[in-house]
Amino acid sequence: MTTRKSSEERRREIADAAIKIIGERGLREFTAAQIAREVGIKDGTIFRHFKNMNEITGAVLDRVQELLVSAPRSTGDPLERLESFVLSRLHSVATQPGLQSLIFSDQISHALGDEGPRRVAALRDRGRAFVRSCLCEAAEKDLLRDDLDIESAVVLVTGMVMGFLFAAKDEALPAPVGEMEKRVWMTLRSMLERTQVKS
Amino acid sequence: MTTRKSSEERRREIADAAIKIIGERGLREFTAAQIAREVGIKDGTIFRHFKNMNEITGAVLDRVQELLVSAPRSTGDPLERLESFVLSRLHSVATQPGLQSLIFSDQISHALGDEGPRRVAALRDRGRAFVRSCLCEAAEKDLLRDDLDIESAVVLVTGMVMGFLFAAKDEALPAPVGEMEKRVWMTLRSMLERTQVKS
DNA sequence: CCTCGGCTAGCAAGTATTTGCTAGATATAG
DNA sequence: CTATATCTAGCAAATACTTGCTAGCCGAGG
Repeated sequence: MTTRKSSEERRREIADAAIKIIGERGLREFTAAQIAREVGIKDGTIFRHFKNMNEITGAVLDRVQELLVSAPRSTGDPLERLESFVLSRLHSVATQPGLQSLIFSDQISHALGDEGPRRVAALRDRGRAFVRSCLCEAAEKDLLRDDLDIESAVVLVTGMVMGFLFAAKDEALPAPVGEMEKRVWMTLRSMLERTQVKS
Repeated sequence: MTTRKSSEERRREIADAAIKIIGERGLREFTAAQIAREVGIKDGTIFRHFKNMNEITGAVLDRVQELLVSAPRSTGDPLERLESFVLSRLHSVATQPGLQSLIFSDQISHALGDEGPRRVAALRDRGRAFVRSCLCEAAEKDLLRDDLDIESAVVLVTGMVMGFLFAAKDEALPAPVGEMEKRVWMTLRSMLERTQVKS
C-alpha cells in the first residue's frame, strides 16, 4: 500500500520537509531520518532521490529562493516598490517564520555545506541590492530627506525585517502582527521621506 | 604530564570553547568531542564537569549573558544612553560576531535544550526593554519627533543591530565597520530626533 | 619538614543510539 | 514486461555518556 511518486515530486517534498524541520525544530533535527519521517518514507529512500545530504541542502536553498524571492516589481514609484517588497517580507515573516530564519541565520549557512555560506549571503545581497536600488531612485527623484545616507538606510530597512521577525517571535509586539507590519513600515517610511523640512 | 585545573576553571573554559565553536563553526559542531578538543581534554572528561550537554548549554547562556549584558547606563540623557548602548552592541557585533549570533538566531535557542528558547528570548527582551525605556524618556522630554511611534522605533533600533551584523558579515558595507557603526547610528538617530519641524 | 590519605581531574575504553549512506530484494505504475 | 520508487537490512563513523583506573593536588599527623 505504498504510495509511489515521481522523483521530481519527492525531491520537492523532501526539500519542503527539510525547510519545515529547520524552521520548526532547528538544525539539530535536520537529518535524513527526520526528513524521511516527515515525508512518510524510510531514510534510506531519501538517497535514491538525492546523492547525499549536501545535495539536499542545495535543494533547500533553491526552494527558499523560489519561495521567498517572488520577483519584486521593477516599475512604478520607487518607494511604492520598496513598500511592497518590505511588506511582502514582513508578511512572509509572520506567516512562515521558518523561511526567514533560513536566510537570517548564519548558523544555517554553516550547516548547509561548503557553498552554503556564499549562497545564503548571495540571497541576502539580492535583498539589499533591491532595497538600495529603490532608495537610490527615490533619492534621485527627490523623495527622500536631503541628508539621508543611503547605505545606512539599506541597513535600517533590511534590519527592520529582522527586528520584526524576532519581536514577533518573542511576542514583544503591542498589537497583532498584521497590524504591526504596516505600523512599523509606515514609521520607517515617514522617517525616510522628506515629509518634514529643516527648520 | 597532564595539566589539572579546578572544575570551576574548566567549566568556564568549556563554556567559552562552546561559544567559540558555535560562533565560528556552527551548531553542527557543537558536540562534546569538539568542545573537548578545543579545550584540550578528552570528551569523557567533559562530563566530570557537566552532568550532560543540556547543562553545558545552560552555562553557555550564563556566559553570554555575562559577556554581553554589560550593565547599560541608567543615568544621563536618554538618547545618549541609547547611543552608548547601540554603539556598544554594534561594536560587539563587529569584534565578536559569535556572541551576537548566539542571541539573534532562533536556531541557537532550538539547540539549547528545553528552556533555551525562553532564556534567549528573555535576553532579547531585556535589550528591547532598555531601548524602549530610553525612547519613552526621550519622548517625555520632547527630544523625539512628535509623531514617532515608540514601539515601531524599538523594532527599528533593535533591528538595526541585526541588519548591521549581517551587512558586516556579508561585507556589504561601503566603508570599514568601525566607521559604519557611527554612520548608521547617526542616520537612525537623526531620523528619530526632532531636528526637523513640520512644514 | 615529610608523608600519608582523601579528593577528584584526567584518560582509555567501553556503552547504546544515531548519523549518513549503500546494496539487494520487492512491489507497483505505465 | 520494463522501469523505478520503495523497503529491508546493514555498514562505519559519530553521537552522548559511563566506567575503572591513574595520578596530581592539598590538608592533617607525625
